[in-house]
Amino acid sequence: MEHNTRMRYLDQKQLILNELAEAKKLPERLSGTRIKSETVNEPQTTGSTESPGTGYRSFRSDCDSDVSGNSYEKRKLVPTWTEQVHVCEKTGLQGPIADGYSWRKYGQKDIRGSKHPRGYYRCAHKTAHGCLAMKQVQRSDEVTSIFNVTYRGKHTCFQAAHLVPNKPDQHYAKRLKKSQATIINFQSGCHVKTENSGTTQTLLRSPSTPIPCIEKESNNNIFSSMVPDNQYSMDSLFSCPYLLAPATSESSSFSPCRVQDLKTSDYDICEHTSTVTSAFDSSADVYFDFGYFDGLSF
DNA sequence: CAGATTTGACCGCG
DNA sequence: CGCGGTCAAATCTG
Repeated sequence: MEHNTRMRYLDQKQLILNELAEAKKLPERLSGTRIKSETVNEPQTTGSTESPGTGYRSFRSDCDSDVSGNSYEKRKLVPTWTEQVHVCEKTGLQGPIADGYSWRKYGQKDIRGSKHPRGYYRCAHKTAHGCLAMKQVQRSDEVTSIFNVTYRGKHTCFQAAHLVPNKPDQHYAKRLKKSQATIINFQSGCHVKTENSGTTQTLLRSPSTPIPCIEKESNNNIFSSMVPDNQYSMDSLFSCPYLLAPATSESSSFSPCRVQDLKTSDYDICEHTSTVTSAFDSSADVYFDFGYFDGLSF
């Protein structure tokens, strides 16, 4: 794609995403996998959403020089909101739900009364940029295909300033390509349920374009390491041309290939991601039905 | 070997 | 004292 074309492309995309973000009051960038912005807890704080020093600091830390007073109270003041991410049970798609940011897992905890453990993530650039954004990911007990993602704090790292086109972290992209990433070729089964129309449409993608998807066995740990937490997971499912068509009952067919086989550049993948995402109504629910692949559920 | 994840231990709140 | 949240050493991965 030529530079000028790309720039127009990005500007247009930025515009659309801004509108969608405003419409949904999403505090952060939109992701095609986000199906619902459930709650937004914006405490009555000092006005600014967050600044270094107001975010959570370790209880145990003895060097909270910039956090005077009760750190726990401070933590409660950090903006918190929850999103629900729907992932088809059959997909077995593992790891932190894609939202365009790079996260680093720092803990996992079994929660009393919950069937599934809760994964704790913080911004991967916490050390380098002091970004205090964190999130918690927990699978819903009632609907196992739904993940409750609780965000705490906003990104103050460079990612926040480059949400779109949101070029993926090169390091993670490199890692992913070396990982056991697998591309599944789903010609059908990607459903977009729009709340407004109440109808279900099936996304048909170009048969020639493979879809990157993550495959990682991790002892049933749904919150395991699967990095990057960006377009390469769920968002990447949008990273190819689609055609909107009425839902059909076609059976899914899969033809796995390695991620290295991808001809589309990382950058283009991201662009497709946001573009396709923004093509839908802001209130659209997105579902994926991948079926099974080679004995492993996706 | 560097960086990421795992997991048991620890901490503070309620 | 139980629980949620975090730390950090051990382990894993590329």
